[in-house]
Amino acid sequence: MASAKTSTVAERITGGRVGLTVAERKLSAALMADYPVAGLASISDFARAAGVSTPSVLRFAKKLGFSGFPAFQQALREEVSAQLQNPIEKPEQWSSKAPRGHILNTLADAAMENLGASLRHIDHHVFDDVCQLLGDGKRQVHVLGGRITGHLAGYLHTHLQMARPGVLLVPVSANHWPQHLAEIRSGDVLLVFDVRRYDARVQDFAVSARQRGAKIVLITDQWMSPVSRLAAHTLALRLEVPSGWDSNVVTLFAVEAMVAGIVRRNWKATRERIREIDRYFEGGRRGRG
Amino acid sequence: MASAKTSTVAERITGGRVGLTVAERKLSAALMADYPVAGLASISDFARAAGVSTPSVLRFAKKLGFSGFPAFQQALREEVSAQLQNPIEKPEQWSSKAPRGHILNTLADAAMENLGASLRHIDHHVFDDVCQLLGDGKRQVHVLGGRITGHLAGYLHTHLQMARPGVLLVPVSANHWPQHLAEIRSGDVLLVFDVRRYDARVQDFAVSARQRGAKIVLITDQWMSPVSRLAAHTLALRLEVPSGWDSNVVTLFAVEAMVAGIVRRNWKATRERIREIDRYFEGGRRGRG
DNA sequence: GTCCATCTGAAATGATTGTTTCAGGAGCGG
DNA sequence: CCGCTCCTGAAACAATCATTTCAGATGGAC
Repeated sequence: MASAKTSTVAERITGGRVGLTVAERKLSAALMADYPVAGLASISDFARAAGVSTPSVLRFAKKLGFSGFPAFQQALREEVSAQLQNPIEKPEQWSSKAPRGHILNTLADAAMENLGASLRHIDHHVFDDVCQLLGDGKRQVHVLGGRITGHLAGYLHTHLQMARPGVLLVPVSANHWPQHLAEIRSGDVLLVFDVRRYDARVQDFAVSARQRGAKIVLITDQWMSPVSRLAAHTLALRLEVPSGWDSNVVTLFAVEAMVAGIVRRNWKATRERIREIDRYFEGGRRGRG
Repeated sequence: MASAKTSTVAERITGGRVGLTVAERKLSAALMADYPVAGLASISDFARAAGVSTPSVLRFAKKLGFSGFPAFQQALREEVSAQLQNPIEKPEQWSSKAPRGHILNTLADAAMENLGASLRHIDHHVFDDVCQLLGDGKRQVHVLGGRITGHLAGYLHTHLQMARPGVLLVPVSANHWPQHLAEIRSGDVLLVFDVRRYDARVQDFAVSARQRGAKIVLITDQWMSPVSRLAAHTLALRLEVPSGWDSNVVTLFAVEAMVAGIVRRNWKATRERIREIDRYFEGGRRGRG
C-alpha cells in the first residue's frame, strides 16, 4: 500500500522533491490539465492522453510512492471524494455569544453537515416508497431498534400510531423477540434501525422476519449495516460528529420526515385518531390549550 | 458511446423514468452514499460495496442507457470533471434531486432555522451550568418526559448512564410517580422535558420534587412551560415546523450536546463505564467491529 | 566520434476486469 | 396453493488492463 497519505497527489508531484523526466513531465501536465479526473481512466487511456507509453505511467506512479497504478488511482478517488463533499453554507457562528470552539457551535456544525450530506445522498423516491409502505394500513408495521436507536424506534412508534393502526414496537429485550416474531405476517413491514456496532441479533431477527414474508426497511449509517442485503429499502444517513460518538439528530430528522410524509397521505384518518387519543389523555391533564 | 449526455447519472437514476429493482436500488443507494466516486472503482468493488453481484451492476448501467460499465464510468468521470471546475455550488436545495416542495427539503429548512434560532437564544453559560449540574456525581439525576418527549428522556437517560452513576428515569406512567418521588433527595437534579400542550401532571411532579429539595432543569419550547417558574435553569428551544406538528430534532440536539458537554468533563470515568457496559453487551452480540 | 548512464516504448506475460449464459428463486396474480 | 413472469447471482468466458522484460533511443562527457 502507499505510504504517506498526508499529502495529495498534486502536492507530491509539484513538491519537486523528485526530479521528473520528460515522459513524467508530460504525464504531470496531462494530469494537471484535468485534475484529478485524467488519472481516473485506465492506464492506457492516461498514457495516450499524455502521449507516453503505459510503462512510463507505471514508473510515474511508483516514483510518487505508490505500490502500483491501482493504488495511485485509489488515492485520486479519495481526493475527489473529499473535495466533492462541498460544505453547505452555514453561519460562521451559531451561538454568537458562545466561544468559537464551544461544544454547541461544534456540534451544530456537525449536525448541519450531517443533515446536508444525508439529504444529498437520499434518493427521494426511496423515501417516498418507504412512506407509502409504512402508510399502507393493510400491512402491519413492526419497529425495531437497538440499545440506543431503540429510543428512536419508540419515538417513531408513538407517532406512527397516530397515523394508522397496526403499528407494533418490537420489545427492546431480545428475550421477547421469538414471541414477537410470531406476530409477523407475510406482507408486513419491518422497520429496522441498525447503526455502527451492528448488532448480530438484529440481523438474525431481520432474517427470520424476512423468511416470514416481511418487507424490510432499514435505517442505517453511512457504512451500511449488513441488514441492507435483506432490505427492500435502505436509508443511509450520515451520523458522524467530532465528539467521538455518533449523533442521532439526523436519524430523528428522518423519522420525523417519514411521519410527516405518511400523515400527509391520510390526514383525515390521522386527525380522527389524534382526537381519540387526546380525548383519552384529557382525563389526566388539566392544562391549558 | 452513451446516447443522451444531457442529464447526469444521478438524474437518470432518480429521474424515475425507469423503475428500479431491488438490486438496482441498492446500487443506487451505494452510489449516492459516495457520489459519484463509488462508481469509479472497478465493477467488482462497486458490486461489493452495494452488496450485489457484478452482473447486476452491469444491468444497472445498461438500464441507465450506457453501452457498458466503462461507458457508465466515463459519464461519471465527466461529471466529476465538470463539477470540480466550478467549485462553489451552493445548496439552495438540500436534496438537489428532490422536487423543491418535497417534504425532505421543507423540513430540512425548518430544522436548520430551528437550530439557528434556538442556539441564538440559548445562553451558553446556562448550558454550561446545566452540564456541570448533570455531571455532578454527588447528585442523583432524575429524568422526566411526557408522552412524546419521554423518548428523548429515555435517550438522555441511556447516554447519561454511560457518563456517571445515579441516573434515574422517571417512569412514563404517572401512576408510578408517587413511588418515584420518594427517591428524590435534597440536592438531586430533576431534568424535565415539557413542550407545547404542557402536562399539568408534570408540573405537579415538579412542584413536589422541588419541595423535596431538588434542583429543576427544564427543557421546553419557545412558549415556555409553566414549570420554568420552578426551574433553576431553563433551555427554551424553537421546535416549530410547517408540518403542523412540532419537531424534536433540536431537542435531541440539545440532549446530545448536554451529553457531550458532560462526558467531556469526566472522560476517563466515562470510558471505563462504557467498557463495562460493552463487556456486558458483547455476550449477546457476535457482530463485527 | 565513442562510450556510458539513463530514459523510453514495443512486446510478452500475468492478473483482473467486464460480459454473457443459465439455472434457481423471488414476487405476483389467479 | 399453483403457475407465471421477472429478477438475481454463480460460473464460464472474453476482453482489457497492469506489469515485467528487454532492446533501442537519447543525450552528455571526454
